[in-house]
Amino acid sequence: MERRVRVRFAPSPTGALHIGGVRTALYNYLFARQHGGDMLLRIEDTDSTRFVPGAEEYILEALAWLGIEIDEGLRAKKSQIKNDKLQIESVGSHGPYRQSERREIYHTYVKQLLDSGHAYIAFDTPEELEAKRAEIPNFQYDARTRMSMRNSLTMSAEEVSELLAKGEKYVVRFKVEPNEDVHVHDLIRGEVVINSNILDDKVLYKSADDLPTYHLANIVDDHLMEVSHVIRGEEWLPSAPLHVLLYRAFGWEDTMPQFAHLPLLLKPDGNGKLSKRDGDRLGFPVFPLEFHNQKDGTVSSGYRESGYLPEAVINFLALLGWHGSGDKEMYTMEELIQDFSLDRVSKAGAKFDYEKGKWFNHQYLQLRSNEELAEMFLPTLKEKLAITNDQLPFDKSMVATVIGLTKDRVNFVPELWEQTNFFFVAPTEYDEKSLKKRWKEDSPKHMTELLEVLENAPAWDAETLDGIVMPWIEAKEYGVGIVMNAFRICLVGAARGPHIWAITDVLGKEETLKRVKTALEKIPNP
RNA sequence: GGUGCUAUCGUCUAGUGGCCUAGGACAACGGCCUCUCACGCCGUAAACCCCGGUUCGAGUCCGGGUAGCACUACCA
Repeated sequence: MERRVRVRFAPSPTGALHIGGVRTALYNYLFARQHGGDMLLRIEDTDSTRFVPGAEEYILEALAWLGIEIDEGLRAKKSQIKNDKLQIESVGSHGPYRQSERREIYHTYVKQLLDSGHAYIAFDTPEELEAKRAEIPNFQYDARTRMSMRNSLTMSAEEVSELLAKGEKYVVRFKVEPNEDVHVHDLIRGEVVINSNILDDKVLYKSADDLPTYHLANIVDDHLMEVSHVIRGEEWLPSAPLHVLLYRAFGWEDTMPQFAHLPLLLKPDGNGKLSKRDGDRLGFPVFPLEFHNQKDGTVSSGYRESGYLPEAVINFLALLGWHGSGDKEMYTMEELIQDFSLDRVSKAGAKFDYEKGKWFNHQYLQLRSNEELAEMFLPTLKEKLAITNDQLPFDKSMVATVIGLTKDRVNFVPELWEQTNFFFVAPTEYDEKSLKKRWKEDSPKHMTELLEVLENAPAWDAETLDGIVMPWIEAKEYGVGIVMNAFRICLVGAARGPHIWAITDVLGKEETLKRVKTALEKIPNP
């Protein structure tokens, strides 16, 4: 019988969600949707010392922004996403979905392992362990060494209960049987075999904070939550055999999830895992949303705030380590769900190709309507024009028009400002390079004459203006390039921008003439 | 150090023994378009890590090497 597909994304609330984590979440989501299964979100907060306030909200908001929907577990309340304070809701019958709220559950299973002899209690302090490691090179807490340590295997039952009664801090360790080849079937890599000798007696539970470690919690939760496939980063591959052993110790091997270990996202230059530092160093975000870390006071830039469209981020991320069945590169979420397949995921790590990310954003930007882009551009526009209230001195449709003329030359919404600023503010200075190349000796004369031609224009549409200016230039034998470029400099302040009649159209007659006059006064004769 | 994973243009990748004279995309470069800058379009350059083996035939399978990465915590 086919088992219902249930996958989980299980981040740790230790800071902003890394872009690699976003990709893991995406692949899980695509897999779940394709198979008509469930996408769960569980918070793995078993390390009380690394908890960062706001991280949980951040993760859920980021996924919501990207359109990665959660079916079960913790998620952002839909109606609340736009509000300042994000509301979290918990859905599903396998909760709670925060590991810190599942303590009693773990107690039961720790006890089960203890009773069945698969685990034991250890009293070695961190200091003692540290000393051991310093003393013995490559020290490992395992079958060879456990009998020389302070644990329930080496101490009498009385001694153990005495220490326990005294409230001595302890941990529960998994008792790994030596010299056994453990097979892990990975959906991406095939059969991986590791000998249990290299595994250590992993800490499963620590009494200090009454919490399990990742290894125990994730097995118990995945089992209880009926997870069918574990799709996670490659950094987990070395501990996968341990997880298999745990499923076996619990007697859950027949319902053990299938594993798929994803290749890592690598830094664009050099080698190694992509890190927060790389983003700072190379100037691109490695997080979906801007994050203000309340714990260390740092601020990390995000894709959203940098002007990225969620669909572009999704498409970009999807193709970093996965390839569709054809040469297609532009994928909607729906198409990704259709075409996704774990056996088309690459095995090798992928260097983070930020340039391609820009290209994707450019593509998706062109697909958005001018009105939509105008709305998104408003914050930048207000900031640049130093407008504090909602009184925009321009018509919104004018903003949309201007964007329509320039959007094909930008990758990001905020870049629109560099392309459109002269529509909103008359030039106060003139680009030197442009002047040198395009403002000739005769230019003042040309502009003065052009002024008169334009004054007398019977109408102000592109067709009319073109119809009178071009013949005039031809009759005077001035040269189209000479006149038009000088004219352009008057209006724009530089030799750039859209078609000149598109500019005059937006500016209007009065403003156009005014700008030419101003330029005539301000630009020194060459 | 140990264990594991991985290895095709600068980058992301296609390739599952003959369709490979190794395909696509980003970036680069050149041209076209044009009143400018862009966009766009067209084109150019650019790769099978090395050595063996299997086979009539290997980028593709096998072995060895090399390199990179990951893991090696009372972190996830």
